[in-house]
Amino acid sequence: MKLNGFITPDGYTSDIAVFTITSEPNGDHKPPLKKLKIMLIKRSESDHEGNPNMEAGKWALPGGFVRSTETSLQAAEHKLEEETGVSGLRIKHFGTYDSPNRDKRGWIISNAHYVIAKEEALRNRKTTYDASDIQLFTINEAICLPLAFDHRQIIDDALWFIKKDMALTTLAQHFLPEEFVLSELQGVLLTILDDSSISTDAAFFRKAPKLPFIEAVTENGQLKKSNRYSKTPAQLYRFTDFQPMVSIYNQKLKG
Amino acid sequence: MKLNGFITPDGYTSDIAVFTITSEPNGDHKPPLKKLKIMLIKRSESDHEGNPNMEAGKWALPGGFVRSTETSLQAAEHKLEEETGVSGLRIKHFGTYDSPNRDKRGWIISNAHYVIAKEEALRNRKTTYDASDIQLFTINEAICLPLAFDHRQIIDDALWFIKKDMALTTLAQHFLPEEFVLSELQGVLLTILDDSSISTDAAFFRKAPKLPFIEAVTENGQLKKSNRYSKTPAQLYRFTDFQPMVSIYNQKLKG
DNA sequence: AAAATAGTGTCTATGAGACACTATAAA
DNA sequence: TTTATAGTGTCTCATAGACACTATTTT
Repeated sequence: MKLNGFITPDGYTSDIAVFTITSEPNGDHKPPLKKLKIMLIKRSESDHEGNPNMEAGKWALPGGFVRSTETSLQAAEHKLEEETGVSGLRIKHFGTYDSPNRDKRGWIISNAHYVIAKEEALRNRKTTYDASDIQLFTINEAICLPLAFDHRQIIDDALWFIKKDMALTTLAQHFLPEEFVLSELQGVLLTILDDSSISTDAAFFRKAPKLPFIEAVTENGQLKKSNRYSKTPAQLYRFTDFQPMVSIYNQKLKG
Repeated sequence: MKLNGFITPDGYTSDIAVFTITSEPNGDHKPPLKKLKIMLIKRSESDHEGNPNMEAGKWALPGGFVRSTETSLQAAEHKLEEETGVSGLRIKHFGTYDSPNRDKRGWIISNAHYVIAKEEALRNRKTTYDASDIQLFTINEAICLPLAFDHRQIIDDALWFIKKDMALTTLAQHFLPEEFVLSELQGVLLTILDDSSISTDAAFFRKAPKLPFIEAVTENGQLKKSNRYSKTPAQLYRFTDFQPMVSIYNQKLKG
């Protein structure tokens, strides 16, 4: 269809960068090792009609064409559910990729999203007709793989957004159980942020309980504790509804 | 064109929210009154071929269809140049609007951008065949106008992004001359941010010179001053290349 | 001299950062 | 008793915020 003499795009797609933080047990009464990972699919050799697939065999972000009855965000939601069985997560749009030559099939526009999934949610992931394999990779592994289209760029950008959001919003809560212990929060933050006030135990354990967006959990008027990662019972915390807002005009000054 | 059986969009457009801060003289040796404004166009009754225009007579963001040889960002750049004669500004993409029913003509996807223009750059703005009028409005004025399509929502979102960027990036420099006086910076910040550490003179004048991303201007080894807004000569400053990064895990704590 | 902007001096309270210390429970 | 995590005590230095004060120039 041409409107006002302008050529219309040949396709409108939605891609999703699915991140998770895996926890490897590190011995009893010790905090687990946490690593940021991204879920990628291996593109099938042929599609469900048997036609050879574009960029077959390469690894790619899950995603697909947007229907004309939905937004790209809605498409991202149901694609994610189709491909991983996961739903109900907060998907975030972070960019549009519309370079005319990014896809050899024509002028295909992609909206990129990211989402934080709990590790358990991805455990029962399944391949579909589009994907011959589906796996979690650390970021270092992912950028060494042969990636389809401009997905290398999209992953780079997604990482930048996730870092920004981890520093500026309460994004960390989506990587954590509802009630968590300070060392868990610290572990999540350190997979993405590099800051001495987080990595130094004394500083972090002193400051974190006073952050305006988390609160101690109580039960029957008692402070609720857990020793899931330590011999000493540790206080449980949860995020509050408070939305913090910071400003560069209110930060540390130069010497 | 249909690809893999999916319907393709009927149009791909690019809209631009053009912001400026106007300065009204407020008497000699006084800082001018500054106000945040947005530039809107009034949609013509008919297009350049004489056909009646959709949403005619309503106010709208400047923009238009993206060519198949360009990205929506490039489209935003040349649309802005066509409609205001302004080029070389840093345009920023902030959102995609692709709700199937946002435009009665069909499934038309819009990418939304914002840009900060200097007041002078918009002074020689001109109407085109698309626009019967083009004017600057304060935000309060703009949201009371009859606006085309979902542009009310886009303007709301743009405002939120500009506030965020003003607080978190050195965006303020695009509203200022290269060399500025502290009261000018304060005036710009106060059009968008509401913070006592900015509005309180003593606090702001003490802290601002030490911010890591601005530096005092010198000339022939002397501190360079200006009395454009005051009887007392005031120190001139400029932004440095430093990119500040703040974090909510490093902010003020609760009592 | 008066008025207006542009700062500075000084005080107090709070927080950051470093380092040593205590507390708790399992093995 | 040893060990590992989870904190706290205390010190020093830097900064935020408030308020009064000084400095510079025009009228």
